[in-house]
Amino acid sequence: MSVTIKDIAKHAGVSYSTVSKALRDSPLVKKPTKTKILKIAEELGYQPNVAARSLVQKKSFTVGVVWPSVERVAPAILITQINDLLEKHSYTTLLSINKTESAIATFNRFQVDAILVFGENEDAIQHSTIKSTIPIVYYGIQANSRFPTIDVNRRIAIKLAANYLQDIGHQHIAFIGDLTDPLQKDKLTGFLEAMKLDNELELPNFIIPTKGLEVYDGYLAAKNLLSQDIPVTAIISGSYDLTRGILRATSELSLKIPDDLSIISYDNIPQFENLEVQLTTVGVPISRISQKISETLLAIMEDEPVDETIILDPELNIIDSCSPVNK
Amino acid sequence: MSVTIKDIAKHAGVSYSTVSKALRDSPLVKKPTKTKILKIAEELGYQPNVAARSLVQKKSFTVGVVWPSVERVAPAILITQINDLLEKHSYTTLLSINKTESAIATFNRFQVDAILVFGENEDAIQHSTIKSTIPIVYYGIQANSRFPTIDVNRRIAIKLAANYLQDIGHQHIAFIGDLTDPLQKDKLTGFLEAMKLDNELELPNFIIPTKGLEVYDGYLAAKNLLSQDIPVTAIISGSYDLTRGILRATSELSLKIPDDLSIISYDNIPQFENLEVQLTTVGVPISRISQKISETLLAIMEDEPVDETIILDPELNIIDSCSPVNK
DNA sequence: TTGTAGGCGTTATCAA
DNA sequence: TTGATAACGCCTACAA
Repeated sequence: MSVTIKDIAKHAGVSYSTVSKALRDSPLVKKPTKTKILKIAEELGYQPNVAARSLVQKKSFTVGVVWPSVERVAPAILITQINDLLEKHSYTTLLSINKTESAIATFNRFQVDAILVFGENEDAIQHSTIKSTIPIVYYGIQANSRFPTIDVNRRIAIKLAANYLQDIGHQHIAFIGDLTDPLQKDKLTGFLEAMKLDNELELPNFIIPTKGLEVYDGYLAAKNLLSQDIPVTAIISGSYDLTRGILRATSELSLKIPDDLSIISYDNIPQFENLEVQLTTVGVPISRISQKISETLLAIMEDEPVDETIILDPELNIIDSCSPVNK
Repeated sequence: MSVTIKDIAKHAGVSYSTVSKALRDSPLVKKPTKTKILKIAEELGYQPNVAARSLVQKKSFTVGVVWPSVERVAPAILITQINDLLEKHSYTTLLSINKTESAIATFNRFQVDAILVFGENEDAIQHSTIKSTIPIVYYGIQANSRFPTIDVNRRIAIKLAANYLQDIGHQHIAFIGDLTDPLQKDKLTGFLEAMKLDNELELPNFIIPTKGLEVYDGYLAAKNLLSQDIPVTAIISGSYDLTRGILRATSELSLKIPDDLSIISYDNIPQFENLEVQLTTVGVPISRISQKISETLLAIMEDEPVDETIILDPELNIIDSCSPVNK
């Protein structure tokens, strides 16, 4: 049985409503009374009961996060940052690893103040039929017109990268990515646009599909590409892990970056700084994504107006991993 | 504003206590009334308010999981299985990615029915000073005598592996693991016991410390070991990821498993079946761990007695990845 | 078989 | 500056 404000009241010899005020640091309580109450609360190990509080306040100061794919690494950094940002506004985050639909139901029963859904883990639900009294914010999927969505413009990102390479003179640019992944597919589209191509078949030698998104997949693709006799001068990589594989391949083949080969990698994470080679990257910095998500969540919880769709524009983060080419 | 039982009561033309009973499927309500109420509840999209319910029932049917390291892959499978098992008993799990101490505080405020702490992510807290009215179950750490702990006997696991290799004639057995990790250290102890050694310095060539627990660390260690002129006939690996790296190294060096080299890997996960090579493994099957954890959680929530410390014994899962050696 | 009333721990409103 | 009291949504005796 846990400690309640009534217990504290008894110990302090005051009424429990005074205790309540004291704990909320109300100016309506005298200093000495307050100090005394706080001390007793501390001694007794008092923890306010969220259930009771949210019942009367109709607020739980909690954000529910739908997280059906615990295995994924990339969003992990995001969620950590979001958690920290929300904490500063005294909100707590709670994750559910259940399927999107039942996770949302759970959070509705818990009366959290907002729900964040990571679209990257599509368990193929009709987002339009989702029932939720509680506002939802989506990341990485344009699913539901009722609720705001935050996403990254991956197409533009890769287009930016390819255009930049073209600007400094590159003509033989390869793209490495997993074309079975819809998000990666977006990136390919950007690549094709920049290269003025209609589809990937027009340039088979320079568009290298991988079997997955792991480091080793990138390694295989790069090894395959670079050991053939194709005059490639630059590579655009679809993700951080693929890039790590590509770098392993170039190092095995003793290729110097950027002298022998230019590389630009898609991604949003700061880990690139730990890589052997400093690379030019393109994408929305993860801190901006988490910032935007937190802002949106906070706004929606305070009943402030929020944009329906927020597409974050990527940036090119140029480091000397690309060298100009003279034809 | 969400739907309450009173709303349902109005629509159904009955009192709200009848609705409450109907929803809980009480035998005190007539079939037709029940059906009608259930139908209306469904239509209105009624979701019971956990806050209100747990206030009166003093139960939330929720287990809080302390999960400070979202990045880790191995425990992810565990938590998924535990979640599924608990769900069968109509419990929900909620994860917190905050630091252990504040996560426990949060769950206390939320009045969850039990807390599960994964010891693998040590953020160096004094577990003995943890204040929690709610029962805690620890996994992977023997931290606190007040609460039950479930753990795997890693030392015995590796000892089992080494002894088995010795039994089939191996004498030159190497151990690859990250010796800075306390859990890995346990494994080394088992190795040393089996090899009848006092410390790792007695056999430096056969004890290969890695810099971390990633695939690449295993790769480097194995490459380093195997390209020297050391007559090693068998390797024991400290984890799944390290093993993947080791396999990459052996494949690069065109070593055949088990003809040229025997390998036994520590771990508890079923992923091994997806590997290029079927390996002999040693550890507690992950399903047994999640089973035991769920059982313990359920027992402790029903106020049934539970053992204080539960050390699970590992098993050797012999596949033909080891071949006998004749001296 | 249904309805009424009291209470769970908290906050908020009013009265003292 | 404090204390009493009514909610919040739900469950459960007990009364009708």
